[in-house]
Amino acid sequence: MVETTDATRRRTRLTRDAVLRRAVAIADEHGVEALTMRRLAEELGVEAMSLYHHVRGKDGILDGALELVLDEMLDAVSRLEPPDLADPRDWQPAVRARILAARTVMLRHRWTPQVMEARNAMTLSAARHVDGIVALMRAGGFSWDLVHHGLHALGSRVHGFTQELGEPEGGDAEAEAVLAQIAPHIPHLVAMFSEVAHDEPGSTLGWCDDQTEFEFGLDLVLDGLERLARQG
Amino acid sequence: MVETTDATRRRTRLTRDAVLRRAVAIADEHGVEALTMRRLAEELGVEAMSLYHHVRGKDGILDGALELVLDEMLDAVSRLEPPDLADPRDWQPAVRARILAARTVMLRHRWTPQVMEARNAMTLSAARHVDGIVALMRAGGFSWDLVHHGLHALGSRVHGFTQELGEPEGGDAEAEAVLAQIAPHIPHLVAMFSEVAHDEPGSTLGWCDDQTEFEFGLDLVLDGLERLARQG
DNA sequence: ACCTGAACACCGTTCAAGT
DNA sequence: ACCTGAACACCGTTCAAGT
Repeated sequence: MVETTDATRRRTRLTRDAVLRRAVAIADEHGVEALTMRRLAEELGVEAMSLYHHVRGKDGILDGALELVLDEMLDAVSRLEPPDLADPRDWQPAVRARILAARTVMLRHRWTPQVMEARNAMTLSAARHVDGIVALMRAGGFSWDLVHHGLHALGSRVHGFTQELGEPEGGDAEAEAVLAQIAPHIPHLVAMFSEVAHDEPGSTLGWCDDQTEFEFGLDLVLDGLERLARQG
Repeated sequence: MVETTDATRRRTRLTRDAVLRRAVAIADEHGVEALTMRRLAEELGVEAMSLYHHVRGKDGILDGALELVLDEMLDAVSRLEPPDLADPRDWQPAVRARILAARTVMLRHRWTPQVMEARNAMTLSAARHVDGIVALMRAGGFSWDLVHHGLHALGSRVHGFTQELGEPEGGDAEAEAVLAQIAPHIPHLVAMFSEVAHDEPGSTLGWCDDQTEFEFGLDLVLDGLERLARQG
């Protein structure tokens, strides 16, 4: 207990794992842009240059932090109870459950999409997560070709997120003014926004990627794949 | 002609548009990470601080460069010949054509996904592009609710790109070694890769988002939406 | 082997000064 | 009004030096 405070941290020897865990914590709380070598070192009660003995620079830290999240993701998915797969169609709810489980982890580390896009990290955990989905698709009667296309169609959705459109954020006065100015040029969008109350409480991610919409898009893809698997 | 060379550029007064065009050119050729205030200024034959008179800092340059690309995108989409829309189903090929047109522009500026994710820029051109798609969906008999869900399901695809999974890149010796090491743990993925020759010549984007796969995913979503529009 | 201080080469940006 | 030089506060990283 006393061991974990900043002041006493210096006593315990620095380890790669401790460095990466701190990195994840900083990114979780303050965003990746706040994750600098100097700050990370300071929070660990050490000089910035000491980090280089445990990690290969800033890139190593980003990769390592991402790896930790992906490990957590695989772990969460692995805890799901194994599906029956009696019927060929059972692949679909099973894949759905895995992806939604992955998403819950992602939501605890919202910086991961940014980092995953920047560095296309291929970690063991990520590969095993995808491998499990491939296995389920095969059990569902997918051809290898359909499995391949299916993974591409899912894209980053397998990791629980989607690249969303930038929509005007509510509350910001300046953004409101900009919207009012361009409104005459986008009548259909304005009509849509006035019809659907978009500021639902279920919104979970900053860029308007809320749970409902994520599941809608996910199911659209899964349903389409199921249809193709049966017909081909 | 002589006017446009670097040496003589100093004579013509610097304009916001000239700054932004140079910024796009640098990002196109060398990536956004190469787009620094000092380099941009140097290429324009000016000091870095002069840029601040035409643009509000680095953020203003990124926003402005993105705006230029989105203008180009709207322009390309606008040049498509207007669809018939005699049959309710005609919305689908029309939307498809617009999205693929947007994609051709995106492919000329491959840094846009990165930048669009980082700063959720809502420009007039982007909004008008989406507005046109909304109009087509409505002509196709979509409820406002389905339009809304549909936009979310498409996500960044409306702008011609998708967040893809990081797949092992061929050629890299180190990456090959890593793959060989984890292969025993991902038997289904390995089987898939051995079945589908993935290194097709049609690959257009770095992160394995090639034209064929983009269109597969796009059509899966569009077909699913069409089905929902008819039944509801 | 592990940690450190000083330094280097870069950033974006501020500010007072030029014309 | 537009442009500039010097400076500031930050980066990630190298390197020689400590223990």
